[in-house]
This record gives sequence, C-alpha cells and structure tokens, in this order.
Amino acid sequence: MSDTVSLAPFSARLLTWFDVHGRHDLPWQHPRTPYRVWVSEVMLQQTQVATVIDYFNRFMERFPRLEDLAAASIDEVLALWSGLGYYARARNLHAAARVMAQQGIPETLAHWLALPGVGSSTAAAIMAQAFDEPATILDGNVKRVIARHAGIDTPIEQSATVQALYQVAKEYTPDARFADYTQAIMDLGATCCTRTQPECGRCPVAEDCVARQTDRVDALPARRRRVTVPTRAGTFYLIQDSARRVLLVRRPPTGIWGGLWCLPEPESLPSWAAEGPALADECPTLDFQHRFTHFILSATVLRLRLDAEDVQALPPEETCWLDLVEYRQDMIQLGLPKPIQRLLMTEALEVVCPHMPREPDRAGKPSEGQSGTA
DNA sequence: GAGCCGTGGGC
DNA sequence: TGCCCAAGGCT
Repeated sequence: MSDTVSLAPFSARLLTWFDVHGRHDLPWQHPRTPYRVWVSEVMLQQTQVATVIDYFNRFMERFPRLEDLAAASIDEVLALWSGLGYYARARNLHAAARVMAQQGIPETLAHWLALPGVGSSTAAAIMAQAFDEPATILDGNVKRVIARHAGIDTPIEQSATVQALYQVAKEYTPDARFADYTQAIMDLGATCCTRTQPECGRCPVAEDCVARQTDRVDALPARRRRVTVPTRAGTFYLIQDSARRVLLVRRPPTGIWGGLWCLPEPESLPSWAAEGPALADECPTLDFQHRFTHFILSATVLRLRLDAEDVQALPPEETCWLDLVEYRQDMIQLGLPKPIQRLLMTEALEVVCPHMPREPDRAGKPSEGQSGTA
C-alpha cells in the first residue's frame, strides 16, 4: 500500500540515512578546506576512494598548503602521484596550483571551471563539498542510483541518457545541506546501491525505486557492449652502467605515461644505440603484459650493452641512471609507471643484482613508495 | 562525438 | 581467468 502512504522526499530519506550510515571520516573532510577538497576530487576522478586515501594523506603531508604544491617541482608531484594513473591529472593539478597561488582560490563554479583539470563534474563537487553551494553532481555512483530509482534504462554512454539522469538528479537535490546531500548520494551508491549485489533491504529510498518495483536492479544502469580491445606490441631496453644502475628516459609530456621515467624504447634512443648488441641470450626473457582501458600492451624487454661513448651522447636532461637497490629501499623519489616499477622490482632486479634478498619488496605496494629523499 | 589516458579490485 | 568498472577531462 505504498500508494496510500505519503513518502518523505527522496533527499530527506537519504539525508536521514546519511547521518547514521554515511562516510564521515574521509581524510579530505577533516578539515574540509577548498584546497583539500580540490586535491581529493582530482584524485578521485575515475579512481575509487579506497585507492585514493593513502595517496591523499601522503600528498597532504608533503604539500599541506596550496603554496607548498605551487612551489614544488613537477617531478616531485609526479613521484607522489606515481601509481595513481591518469598522470595528466598531476600535471594539471600542479599548473592549477600555480595559477591559484597568484590569483587566489576560486569561489565560483565558473572560476573553478577555468582551471586546468577541473571539468563540470569536479567543479560541481567542489562547490557542494567545499562551499556548501547548490550543485548537481553526476558521477558513476549518482548515475547508478538515479538510473535505478527513476528507472532510466537507455545506455548511459548516450548523451541523451546523461541529460535525463542530470534532470532527475537536479530534481532530487534538496534546497539545503548541499555538501551532505552530495556526499550522501555518492555514499549510497558506493556502499549500498552497488554495481553488483546491492543491498536493497537497507536502502532508504527502496520503497519507490522503479528498478526494484520492476525487478530490474541488476539490469540497470544499462550499458552498451564494449568492443574487444586491441593488443599492441612494445619493446623496452634494460641497459646497465658499470655500477649496475639501469638507464631510464623521461617520456614526452603528453601521451601514455606522460612525463614519467621509463625504460627506453627504440624510438627514445639514438638509432646507433638501438642497433647495438642485444644480450637477450644471456638472461631469461622479461616480457610482460599490461592492460590499459583501450589496448593491451604486450612488451618485450631486451638487455642492451652501451659503450662509454654511447652513454656520453645521451641527452642528460632526459635520461637518468637508477640504482634498483636504493629505489627498492625508498631512497629515491621518481615517478615510474606501475608496470615498469613492478618489472624493475622483480625480474629485472634478479637480472641486474642476482641473488638479492627479495624482502622487503616495494613492487605492488604503492602505499609504501615515494616517500624518501631524492 | 569519440578516442585517449592508468591502475587496482570484484566476480 | 577475463571482463567490467571506478568521485572525468582533454583534444
């Protein structure tokens, strides 16, 4: 008999639930300053809360104020970002910090939108979270909650679907407690109205949820089938100097792994170097695969020997030699892609420094990395 | 509009 | 195991 009972508004039920079951102890909520909210929102783009927390805490320990971030080098920012992915975010964050250090922290949606790396979603989240201003957010959590509750069943990749979701999300928004409400609807999506195995039994808005009424909770939000991603081949070189350090090159600022340090590829070395004698026969193969969103990298790693004159000819600004043992002990601060980091701390370390003890191992544990001195 | 840009975790 | 996705923005 739900049609005879007058239900409280969506937002009122959600806020009541939030006060008890919401997440009130996230690090960027204490203190909830615009600077900290901004950094957290950028880190949270396409990234789950559980992954971000350690990165955020390390970041704030090193850059407690906007001025600290603005004064830092891009290499140091990238080192603290290493492992989080989408490294353009770090470059944009750094650039935006320098703008704000001059012009002050924005207080309007339009001024936030003007900063690099801040789009409509992040700007709206900042206005609600940091300034308690009215804003409509439509992240993955909100899309899922709204699609189910309103029964919107067209593919969410389509812009018309997003517009429909936005309209409903706006209608559902209350006229007060904007920071709490935006946090509440994201918390509901993250902890209750989850993608798989949602807990409708403890959902505060289940009673008038269209998906539940029509038994389509598992089917919503609807998605288009994804095409299979292609595989691309890649070659990396493992090159040592006399001190058993490994040659790294800085990648171009744009493109995949932009600005990070990486093993050299054929195109990143002069042709005479890439044509040098490979030592593949002398060590086991170090091939690895890595899956990106839109392609699979199938990589071959070749050992290469360079003469002293060859080494001298390398561009000093774009190359460096990494001591794997010092790196493993967190003595070196350097932004490396995760798969390269993993390779260097496992098979490559075994090749370069045979019979080294394997513990403690930095590979695969980003929460323990990048906190040392350069 | 569509492709590009990382990584880790769930099932 | 392979596939899907997660607090998006930029070109």
